[in-house]
Amino acid sequence: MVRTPCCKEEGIKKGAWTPEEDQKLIAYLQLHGEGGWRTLPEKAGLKRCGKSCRLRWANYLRPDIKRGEFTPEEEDTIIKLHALKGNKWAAIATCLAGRTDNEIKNYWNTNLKKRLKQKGIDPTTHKPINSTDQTGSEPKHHKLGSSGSARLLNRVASKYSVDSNRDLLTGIIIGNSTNIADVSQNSGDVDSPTKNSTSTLLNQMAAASSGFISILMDNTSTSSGLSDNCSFSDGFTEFFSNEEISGMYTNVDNVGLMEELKDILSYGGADVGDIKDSPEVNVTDDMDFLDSCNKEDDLDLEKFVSSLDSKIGVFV
DNA sequence: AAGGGCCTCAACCGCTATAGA
DNA sequence: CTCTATAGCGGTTGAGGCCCT
Repeated sequence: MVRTPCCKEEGIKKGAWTPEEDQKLIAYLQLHGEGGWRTLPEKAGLKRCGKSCRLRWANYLRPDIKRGEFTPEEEDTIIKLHALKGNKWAAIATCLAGRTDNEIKNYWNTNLKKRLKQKGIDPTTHKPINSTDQTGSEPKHHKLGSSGSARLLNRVASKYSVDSNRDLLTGIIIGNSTNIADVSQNSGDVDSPTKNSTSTLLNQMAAASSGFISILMDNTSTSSGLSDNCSFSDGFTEFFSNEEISGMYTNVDNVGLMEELKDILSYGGADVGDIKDSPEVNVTDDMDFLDSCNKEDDLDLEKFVSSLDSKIGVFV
């Protein structure tokens, strides 16, 4: 390997860390806390560059790191999140307590990627390897089944601080730890002054998504006006009978569902078969309406959502 | 037992984002 | 606005362990 070293100083050690070096680093960080990585090696008596120290700590020595085998639940979460986020290892790691981005990346490359291939699924696209590109172009008319309505949800999301709302959607979809109120409150970098009303709209739109991204608004007293426990799974039973839910699990595997949701999030591809029969509504005009909206049009959007709700017969 | 190939994963590299002067 | 330092990210590498012949 011929690459210029990240640390130009002479006498900088590279390669595997010794237990003695680990101890020095741990002792220093326990005393002084994290930060100041540039000057840390000298102060801690280590012949390493600051970057190397930071990585050693972040990926291996940090006390909250969970070691050992990945559980089936963790594997499932990684696959779902990868379908949504791609190779955003740091983002995926935030949803797996105690796991580092490096560890997840390695596990993906050495285990999960192969396993998906063996199942005949392309690990990059999460689509069946032999599946053909049906049309290569976006259909002219969207059908408002579960996917169509969810696409509308994404349109709204895309108009308002895309990244934070993708996190929001991910929270809805994963439905384990992230809740909407938290995402809404924590997305401090959102520059839109309409953050809360946007979230409300997203909840309405989500509820309109034939229940597949359904939200329980069971606690409107939270500061954001949203539920503390909004999740994909929680809202399920509000919209479907046990028989219907059973049917869905029979017909739709997790990977397929995530693929559908990935499509939604990227607006891409042809419609995957609708998960639940619902009145087919041509929403081309609705899409155009959304496209014509600007960020200040919350009021009109709310009217739009109401009309959408009445079209498909779902009320929030 | 030897050695060659394969696999895993800690560590590194280059790049980008961000903060502060 | 520009420059510099620092932090963080994703891609890649290679040492070392394991397995097979």
